[in-house]
Amino acid sequence: MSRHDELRRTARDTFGWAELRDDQLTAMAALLDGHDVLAVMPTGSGKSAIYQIPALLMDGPTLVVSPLTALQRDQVGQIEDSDAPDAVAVNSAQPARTTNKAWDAVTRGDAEYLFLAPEQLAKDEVLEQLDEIRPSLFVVDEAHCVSAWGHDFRPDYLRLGHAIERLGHPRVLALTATAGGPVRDDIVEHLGLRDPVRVVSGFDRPNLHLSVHRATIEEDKRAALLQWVRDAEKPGLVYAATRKDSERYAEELGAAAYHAGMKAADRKRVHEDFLADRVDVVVATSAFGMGIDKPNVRFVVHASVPESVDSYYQQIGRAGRDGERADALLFYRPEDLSLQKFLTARRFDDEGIAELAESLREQDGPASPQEIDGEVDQSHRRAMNNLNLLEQTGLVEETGQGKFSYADTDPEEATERAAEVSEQRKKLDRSRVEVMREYAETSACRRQFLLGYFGETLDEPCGFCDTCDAGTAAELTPSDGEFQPGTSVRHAEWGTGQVVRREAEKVTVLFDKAGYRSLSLPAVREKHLLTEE
DNA sequence: CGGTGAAGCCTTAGGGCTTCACCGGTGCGCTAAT
Repeated sequence: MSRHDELRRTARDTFGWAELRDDQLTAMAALLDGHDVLAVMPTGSGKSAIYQIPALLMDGPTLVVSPLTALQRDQVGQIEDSDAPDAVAVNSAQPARTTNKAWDAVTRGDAEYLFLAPEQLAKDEVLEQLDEIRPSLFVVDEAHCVSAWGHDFRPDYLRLGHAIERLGHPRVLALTATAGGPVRDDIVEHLGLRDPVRVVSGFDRPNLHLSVHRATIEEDKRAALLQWVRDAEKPGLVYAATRKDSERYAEELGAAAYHAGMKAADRKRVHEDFLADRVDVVVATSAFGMGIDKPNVRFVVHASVPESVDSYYQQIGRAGRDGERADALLFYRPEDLSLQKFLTARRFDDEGIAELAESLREQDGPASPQEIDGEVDQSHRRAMNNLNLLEQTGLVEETGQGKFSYADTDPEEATERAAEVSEQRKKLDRSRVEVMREYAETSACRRQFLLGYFGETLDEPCGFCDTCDAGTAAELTPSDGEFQPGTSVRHAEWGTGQVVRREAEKVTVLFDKAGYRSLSLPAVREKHLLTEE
């Protein structure tokens, strides 16, 4: 039986899925052939099938790293509803007895799928358990979290690559719905994927109408948003930048607020009420969304810009999953960008780095992250962020066995080099906010903009966004073939990079070191700012 | 870092202006108190 037939049969017999799409089959077959895989495909396209099916055709259990315990619960439940072998989870939200039973089930081979959060893999005893179990497939679900959270909020995401090596590098599958170029590279680099097969399927959501409402005065923006939402067909979702704002808008709209400062029970209720159509509008911060797979969301409105096109695209992607028309509308004030710049600007912890470097130097031989964590007077998050930075300077070596040693360098020099790594990251983050500004301010086709950001080309303006409606999009389509997306270029100050976007009189380049930069073409031509490599 | 909004000022009541403190997101795991 051919590989594809085998996969199709398992899909049908075990999970009751009649069809598998070509991109799903490609990714699954690559795994069975022994490759690491990075799969970027839209939500609702059966992403989890990509590991659930091959898992059954491979010896050994499957480890699934998932960011939210609630998500883990859903996934375990979904597998239990099928004829597939059992799934279990290990996390702090459940009683120790349940966790013990879960380990036993996986060890005995009664459970095929084991779900856990990346933080679990920071624990030596968990790694020891996993060493015995020998998973054959290591899945990182919602893999954009590696890049979005690994650099500060949840540093254990950046450390998954070490766990993978420690387990003898089983086949790795990274899954996500949204990832632009740098995010994909981040995932591949930090998970240590080996020559991965990249399966990237269509980003276009042609039924989403894209538009931006620009305002100069805060009060005008609020009023326009409230009016628009009141008149709109429901259900819908409003994203606000702050908790306070989400509550205020919710109050004014008679809608439900949702943010991480609310009690767990209240959050759960809003989530469930929205899914069950008992609440027709939710005003949320970025906390809301993962695991929301609701077909009939008619709009996703942003009261304020998010911090990147990646986030924006992911959030609007929750609209119109049923294929019917839905609206993605951004209420934009340039002033709102500064909040995102603040939120993404992590400050460099020179004291913490120095303490960590010093402590590593004083260790007798290599130490595990858990041991290192215990040695310094820093929170887990802080210590791991600093260790991540130190590792990126190349001064910390992994010795195998999940231990780390510190090349004999002056802690002061280590701090300086870590500061450079941190600064470069900051530049990229800031430039990502700037790209969001460009999306909001462009008069060119918004869909061409979004798709271009994810490396897809749309030859003609889409005809289904506000700039197309207004007729400006067509005018900005370049009439020459210079600096096509994908072209490698060099800039005297910013070094090498790749063109990601081209408008009639403007070119945007993603520089390896300086992040995204937009240049005016007349200036580029006159001063010869860019040379093709 | 930079926007917001309350308080204070000026001047002679009603509002307009400046100043300045304050605040701004995302989850896990664990422990201690109840």
